[in-house]
Amino acid sequence: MPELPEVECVRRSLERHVLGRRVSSVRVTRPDIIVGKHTPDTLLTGQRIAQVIRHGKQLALVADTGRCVAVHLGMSGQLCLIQPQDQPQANKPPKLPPHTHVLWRFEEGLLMRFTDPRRFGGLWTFDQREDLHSLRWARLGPDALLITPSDLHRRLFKTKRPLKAALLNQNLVAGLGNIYVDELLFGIGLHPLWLADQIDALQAAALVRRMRTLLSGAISRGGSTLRDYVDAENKTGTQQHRHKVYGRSGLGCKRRGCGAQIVSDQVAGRTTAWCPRCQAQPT
DNA sequence: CACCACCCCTGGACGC
DNA sequence: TGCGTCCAGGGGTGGT
Repeated sequence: MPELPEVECVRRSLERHVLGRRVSSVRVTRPDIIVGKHTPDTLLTGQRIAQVIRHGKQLALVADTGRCVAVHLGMSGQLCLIQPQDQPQANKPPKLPPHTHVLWRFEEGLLMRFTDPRRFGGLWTFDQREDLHSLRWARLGPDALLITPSDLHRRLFKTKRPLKAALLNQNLVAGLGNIYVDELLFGIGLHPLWLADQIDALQAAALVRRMRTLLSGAISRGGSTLRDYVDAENKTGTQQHRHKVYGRSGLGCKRRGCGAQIVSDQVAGRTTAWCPRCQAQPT
């Protein structure tokens, strides 16, 4: 379940190996996970990787030609590298995990695979970088690490939905998923059922502060590995050990001196966990 | 436009 | 052991 921190860890680990590298060939075994033209060209064959960028939970490989491939990992997607020394023999692909839909080969034998069992993720191809922004990323809200307090406040004020639902909406702010929204709301002591338009400027500022420390801390710990998340170098994260409410329903609140039982319920169609004592109920 | 229910899909957990 | 059932989750779509 990659959210912003996990996607950023994938981006960084990918960048370390593919930046400046030329794609020598691409093999597609499941064309239906690709949106847009998919030819060797649009999948960057013969082109060098100029940038690996991220907005919210989405990644994109930008080639020196300006073409780009946006990658959305969805629930179970992985973008993983396979080093030449880990391949049984050159020019012969090693044993690939099931549900590997696309395989890129770089010069000097490095491989990159896109694997996604549940297929909630996918790839989008664009002829130019501007198209990625105008056709796909433009509708996303500001990145959760970059949004300003006043912008968040303005955006929350425009909706009457529960805070939980508003923060999950990628068009409002991009990058938060179920885990980090629950952790964020615990962190600032607000119940998920507060209505977004009741959040004042001070609370919006607290949200932004907490969002930044939570997400950047999670990035520095390699993200949260719950089931199968790993970065492009196959490394797991450790942030899951720090979760205070997510996945802790029925357990004691970790805040010093609290110990109340964490509760959970459906909010905005998502399982939502919170501490009934630490998180102020809406009035 | 805003919001909501519903659907997509698979593997893991759990019950019998 | 093996089978069935339920559930998780992001986001797109179509209905209200």
